[in-house]
Amino acid sequence: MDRLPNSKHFDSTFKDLRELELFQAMSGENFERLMQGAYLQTFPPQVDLIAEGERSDFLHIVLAGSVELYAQWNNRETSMATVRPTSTFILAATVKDAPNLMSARTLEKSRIVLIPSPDIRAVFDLDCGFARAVVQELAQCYRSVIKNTKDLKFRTSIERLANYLLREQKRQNGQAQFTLPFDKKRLASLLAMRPENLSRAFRQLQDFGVQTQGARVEIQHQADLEALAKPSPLIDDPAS
Amino acid sequence: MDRLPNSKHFDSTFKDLRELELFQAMSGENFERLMQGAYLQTFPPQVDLIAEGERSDFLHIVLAGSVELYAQWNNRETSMATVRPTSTFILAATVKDAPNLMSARTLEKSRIVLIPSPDIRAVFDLDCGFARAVVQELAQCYRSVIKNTKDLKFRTSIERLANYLLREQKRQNGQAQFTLPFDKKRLASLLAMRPENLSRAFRQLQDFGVQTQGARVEIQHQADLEALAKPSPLIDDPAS
DNA sequence: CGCAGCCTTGACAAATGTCAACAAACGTGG
DNA sequence: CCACGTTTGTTGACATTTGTCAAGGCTGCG
Repeated sequence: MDRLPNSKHFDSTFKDLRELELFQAMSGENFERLMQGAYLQTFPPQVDLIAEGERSDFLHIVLAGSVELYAQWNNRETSMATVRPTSTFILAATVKDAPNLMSARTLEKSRIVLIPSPDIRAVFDLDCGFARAVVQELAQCYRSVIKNTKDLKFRTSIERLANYLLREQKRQNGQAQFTLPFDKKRLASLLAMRPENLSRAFRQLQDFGVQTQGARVEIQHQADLEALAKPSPLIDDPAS
Repeated sequence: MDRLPNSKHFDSTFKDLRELELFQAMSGENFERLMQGAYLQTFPPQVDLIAEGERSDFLHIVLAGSVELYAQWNNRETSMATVRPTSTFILAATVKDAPNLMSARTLEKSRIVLIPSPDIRAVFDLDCGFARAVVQELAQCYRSVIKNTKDLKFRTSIERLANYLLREQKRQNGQAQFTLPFDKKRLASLLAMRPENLSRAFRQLQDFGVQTQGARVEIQHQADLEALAKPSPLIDDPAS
């Protein structure tokens, strides 16, 4: 269990957590209880946190950094999603006490809170406010995955890339220039492409006013890119 | 509102509903309240129940028959899932009071209960047992969609078909012979294929001991098909 | 009947995957 | 700081998969 933390002191992160939607409606008493069993730890990049198929011993909450959810089958691996502060992962597996459907690893140095799954389930049975908050969180996750499925089934790889760029641009305050948050290799996997195809797709997007060098992206002709991407709120709006 | 029902009498279906996991932990009083505003109606096949982008006025529960969830983008349509008795759809949109991400239509003659979304949200705020049950239901839905995403990203169309056949065989008691529950056109859409490709895929599967005529399927060499499909519990187990 | 929709088949086009080679970027240890 | 090896990214050539279009057969139904 070397991935278990040694520091149990929370200080200010305590408050950050308390302000999470997931914990806001919860009674102070129950929050205390969760925090008592919880661990806070900082992980270096590329650390495996959980593995597909394992039971989930802890609910994970990303406070800083970022975490990749990925899956494997038949000697292949695919990136499923990126988790950023401040949100949880493997919540569904935790509340169902079922095996994880995905693995998780840190992408960058990350601060992560681990709350023992039995504690979550216990408080979940006691605290209605918490139960309701879990519903909101799960509904959000569900809808995200549905949108992702529509992206996959409707769009070609170039369209997926174009829409990804538009979403990422929006997520980073909407400037014409921004930088990709991770490797192109990982991006390719996230978009269900091979790295080779991603390269070629970026090249094709030059005709639509997208310039790249390294991780730096510039959208020079917003309208052209949007005409290609045809983004839809029912697929691309993160909020929904 | 011509899709609104005229019969509000429930008789025995009342009990069926009460036995649903979603309603079991709920207080009798709150269950009554939900039922008072609820409608029960039988729809013919091919009736549109809800449309993508609309607000969800009702939580829907399929008591008999079957319902297709589908989505549209850019003049294309894709089948997302099939809902069978006894379960709900658009639960996530209902609890979030958000637009539906999918449309729904009956595949066969279907008996469906409609419960006004505001009632659901009101009782959800009152009844902890219900809130917890909603969590379980949503967690289940979430995990299903994740599995579907893995199916899409990892597998070729023939592998998807092979695994679909194995799952469908299991769902219908596991005999070597069974019948497809709907058109091949719809099946193609569900599996992210064109009808033409589905035809060809079925033909290729003959080499692996799959015989078809019309909707009738016979798996003659189970082992061969499984060797091709390489099913995984983390993708193909409906329970999980 | 005869029409309409579904299914199948063939020929072809487009998209995507694979393999190989090489260049660029990165990290590590000297 | 450099040299080195490893990884990532790019490019080209090619194979495979998937999509598209057109035609024809089959089936169910008025």
